[in-house]
Amino acid sequence: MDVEERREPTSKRPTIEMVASRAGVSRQTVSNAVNAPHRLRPGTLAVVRAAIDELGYRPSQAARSLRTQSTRVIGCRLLPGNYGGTGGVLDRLLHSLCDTARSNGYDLLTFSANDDDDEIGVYDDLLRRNAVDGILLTNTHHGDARPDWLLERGARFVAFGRPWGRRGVKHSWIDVDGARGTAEAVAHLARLGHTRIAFLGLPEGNGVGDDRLAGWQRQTQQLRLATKGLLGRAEDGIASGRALADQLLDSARPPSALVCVSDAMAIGAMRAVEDRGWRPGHEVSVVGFDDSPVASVIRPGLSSLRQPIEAVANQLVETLLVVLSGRTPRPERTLLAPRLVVRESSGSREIRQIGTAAEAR
Amino acid sequence: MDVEERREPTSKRPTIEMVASRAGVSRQTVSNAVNAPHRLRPGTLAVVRAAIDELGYRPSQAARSLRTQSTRVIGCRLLPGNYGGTGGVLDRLLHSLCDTARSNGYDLLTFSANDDDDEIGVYDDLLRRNAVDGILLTNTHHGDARPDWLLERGARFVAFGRPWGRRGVKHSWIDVDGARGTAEAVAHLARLGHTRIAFLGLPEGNGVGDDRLAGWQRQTQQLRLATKGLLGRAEDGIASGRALADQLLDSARPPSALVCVSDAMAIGAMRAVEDRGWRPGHEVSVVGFDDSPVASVIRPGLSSLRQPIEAVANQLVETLLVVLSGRTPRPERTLLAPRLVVRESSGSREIRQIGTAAEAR
DNA sequence: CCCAGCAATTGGATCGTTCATCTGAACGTT
DNA sequence: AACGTTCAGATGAACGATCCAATTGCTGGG
Repeated sequence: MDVEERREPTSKRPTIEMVASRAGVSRQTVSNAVNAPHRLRPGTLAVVRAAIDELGYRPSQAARSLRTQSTRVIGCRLLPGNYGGTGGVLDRLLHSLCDTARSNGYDLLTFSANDDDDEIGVYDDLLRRNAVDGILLTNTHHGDARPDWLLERGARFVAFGRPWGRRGVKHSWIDVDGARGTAEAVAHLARLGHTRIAFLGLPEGNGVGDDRLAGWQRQTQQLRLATKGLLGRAEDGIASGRALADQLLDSARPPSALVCVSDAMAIGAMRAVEDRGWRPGHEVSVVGFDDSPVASVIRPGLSSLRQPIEAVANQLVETLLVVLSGRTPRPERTLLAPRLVVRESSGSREIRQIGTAAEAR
Repeated sequence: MDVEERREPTSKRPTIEMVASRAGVSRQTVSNAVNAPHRLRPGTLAVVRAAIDELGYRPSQAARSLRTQSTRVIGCRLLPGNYGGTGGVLDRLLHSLCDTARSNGYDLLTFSANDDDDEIGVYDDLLRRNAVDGILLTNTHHGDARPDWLLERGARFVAFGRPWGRRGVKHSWIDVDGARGTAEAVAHLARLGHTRIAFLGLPEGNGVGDDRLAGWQRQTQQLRLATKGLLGRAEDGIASGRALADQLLDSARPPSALVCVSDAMAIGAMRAVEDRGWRPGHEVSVVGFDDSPVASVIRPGLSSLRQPIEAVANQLVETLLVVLSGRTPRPERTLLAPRLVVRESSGSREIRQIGTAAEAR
């Protein structure tokens, strides 16, 4: 049986015709064996399948695409990594996307772009060339031009991220419930005994930032905790986090815990705490968002809200497949919950009133 | 002129035939206008191009692939991110690959795999379906089955990483000169006054590890520095780095500087230093490898060897294009130099003989 | 024995492009 | 004027699959 594995050196890729003649049937029967096995009698199916295996036949993607007008390829922009700060989320996403796509018979085509206009340019190219069936949109934001452009063009897509500030949205999206995450962080800190829990957020108008802020507001209100003078806003980054935390900790009635809109902010906040000779998780607790790789590497470890990226990826692909199938009754909206990963920066320990302690010096 | 941008709702993607009839020429002339403009008279070329622009025509990828038997797609495995530790290198690579590929008219198809066998399975699929023209291989290692498999199959590929432990290699590769990097690190530390410079490496047999080790050996020898008892080996990771550093620092004649095979190791080493109440960059200097995002975020900042990933990506794609063009005289080998990024973990400062200091206690 | 009815199978047309080949005109040479 | 050469452009034939309508084979009823 050592002939089976040996392929004739002269022969190129096997075509459907070669399989057909080997199995003693017609092209179409082979095609059916691959695409609609139920149409064949069990006997013929077995024969055809044997021929397929012997020749190692796989339908040519190009021929198939040309005929069916579908490529079985999904396009996805590679976000410009904010690796200076946190990073890591998009890698997990990409991995999971590949897995889910592949197990559904799709390939993932990635590309990078410098900004949204650039990205639209790539979409234009991909769609015109019929190089992808659908698109996964990431990093939606206020005033995002991309969804409208795609809709107008009649492109099939699903977004990771809500259509911030829009009504009557016509496309499906999946997102992580940031508010729920920060609310959980507040609850966690409150259970540890904190009563003055601050929030380090982004400038107003940032969808993600406002969402995460809302969770803090909601939960502090529900627990009847103070919020006045406990909100700071700035652009994302370690430096901003440090500056905001400095400001809050220097105030008359400083917080004893800081919930941060991102890990970068949180790392900055931890530095501000350390600058005062305090230890995050003792005198002041800090919680970040995204559970980036850095969070588990720095010392003390940073408690952070981990997005269920694998689930997001599954949902994205599966929803896109529904959209691609054409029969979408109406846009689907999915919100998934993040999970708090507790580390030393907010570990349980005796609480110390830093405000009074500072005064006591 | 508002007609120009309006596309008839009934019309599908424009085909070459539509462009041809609009321009009053034949299919082939349009094809030539796109693929071999020099064959057309300037006048006709202008007319055809006008028609192309008006209709927004782009050749169908599928039809083109079917006819030319080439997809203009490059496949690349998404490495299982070791994000727990360092990560980040592959993201930069991926971004650059996308950019370079796209500017050369190619698309990048990514996929993930659990292990090499799995990866070969995907290659098999992609090649059988004719879904990619070529492949970029990453993370080569000793006893790697993938290159041979690809060669036997006649697939076109280029590797990022040397074919460790092989002779008479038949494929092109690009790699970063790890030895040169660690040699530079040793030279850097020696300039700062260090005389006992240790190396934290990987178990023997790991290509990357042995390469980086070789640079340390070479440079210490050239500078006539001690090496005896200054080499530690273990699996990669923060814990190993810490353990190895502990061992070295506890020895009778401890090193005052640690060159590490990876940032994860280096971070572990920094912890060992801190555990002793010392500060990395003062009592003991530490240098890592890869300049992962973490290196710039932790405090003190970790000096690290940064791989020229963008250049690697360019080289990879360009070399693959040469391979794809078919006229490859012989395999190309390219070694690029890493660059030392100096941060506080090895900043210039007064040297203190930690050996004698310890004895003096 | 014949034929309707149904399922299994077949062959031609087609997707949109490029390749190979051909036509005809322009041009220069003898 | 006859000839060969070059060049712009046109035509038919692929590439390898699937769609569609037609055909074959089989079963069972009259």
